[in-house]
Amino acid sequence: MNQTEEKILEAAEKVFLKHGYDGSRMQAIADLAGINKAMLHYYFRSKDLLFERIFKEKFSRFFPAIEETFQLEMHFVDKLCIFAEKYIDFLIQNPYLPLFVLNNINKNPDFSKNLPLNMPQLLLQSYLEDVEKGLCKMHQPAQILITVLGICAFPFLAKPMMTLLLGASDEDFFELMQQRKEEAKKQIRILFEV
Amino acid sequence: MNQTEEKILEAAEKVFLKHGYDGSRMQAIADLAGINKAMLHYYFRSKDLLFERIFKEKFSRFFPAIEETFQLEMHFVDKLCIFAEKYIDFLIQNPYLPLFVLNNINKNPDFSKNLPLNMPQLLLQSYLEDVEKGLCKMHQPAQILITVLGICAFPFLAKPMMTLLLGASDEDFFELMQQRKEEAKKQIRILFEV
DNA sequence: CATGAAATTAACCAAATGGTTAAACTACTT
DNA sequence: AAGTAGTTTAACCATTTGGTTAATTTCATG
Repeated sequence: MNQTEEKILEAAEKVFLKHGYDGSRMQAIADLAGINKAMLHYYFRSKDLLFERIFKEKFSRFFPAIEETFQLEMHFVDKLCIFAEKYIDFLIQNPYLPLFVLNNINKNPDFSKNLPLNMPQLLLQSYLEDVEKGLCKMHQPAQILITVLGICAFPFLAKPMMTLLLGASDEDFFELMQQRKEEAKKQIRILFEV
Repeated sequence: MNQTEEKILEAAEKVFLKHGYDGSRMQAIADLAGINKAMLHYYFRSKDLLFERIFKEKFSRFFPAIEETFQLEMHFVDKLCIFAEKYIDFLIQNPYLPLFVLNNINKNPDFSKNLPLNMPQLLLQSYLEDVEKGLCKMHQPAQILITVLGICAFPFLAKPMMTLLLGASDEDFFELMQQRKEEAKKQIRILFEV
């Protein structure tokens, strides 16, 4: 890919993730990329299209490589644990992502509706198999989904609030998230293992 | 309070909650309030001040009337359960609030830092009492806070995503949240009760 | 009714912002 | 060297937007 295009995408990602669509300025993206503002339009035509490009990529990453995990030969609860650990690790690298993605699904649900998404089926299927075999407690699948995603993603959505509430620094927070991986697995086992 | 002022505040609340600070237009607020745009400045001077007025009120409500609950004579876990039920009920009435508040803490942490906030102390105190008496499992207080708030608030932060993932309607979602109250209490007991 | 303060409006303003354009520069081909 | 297509830039444009102003309306009070 073109070097300029690459620089633009990097800059756009940073700016959009930090300030959201409405809070982002094309000039700010150009400045960060170290190029003329007209280049943005030359390569991506409009703010909307540039944003769409970034959002689609982020959206797809927010529902993480769950396929691999859920295709393993393994108990449902073990899959959940592996998922949780991987996912929290991923979010430690991408702490802004959840708030960014949720904001934009919220802002433009119709657009998001057309993006590919096969997470729930995989999870549901694995769950049903194990619940039949008596390996897993009965729950409403929707509640499982909410609970597991919440255990992993909520701390990152609430990061600024948590540092506020706890008087914690950024380092403290990331330390807490390292510990959260064990906490998450423990909670998942307690809640769902039979 | 002045009737016009009231109308402005109502309109501003709706617009800001839905579109955020950057996405909101003073003209949109004036239109919704059915008044001239200049009135907004007459009563509130600037967009910043009007927003601040709304945000402060919402911020204070996001950390809900926890004082009353936590001053009851009761086991820690029972307090958590009562809190969860009350809080989810409150969020059912105010589903947009969590995303709004978190966004703006994130955007302007320094401002939020100066707002009053005594939730963690109350919770911590009650927790320590019970853990000493052996009535409650050992946990890191920060993890308890994250977990309990997440159980309650995450579904609302993720509302648009959840309706997307589950193919659910708004009614379906609110039905799910009604059930969430029981689910939350069950989870809290399993996780924290000894 | 007259008066003066408060409330309200239409018109206006300056800055910011997404986007365009025409010229200039670069690099490759013949 | 000349031509050409792609790339980059400075200057510009139209619209939007937060905010102001001066004039008008409302309304309670003497």
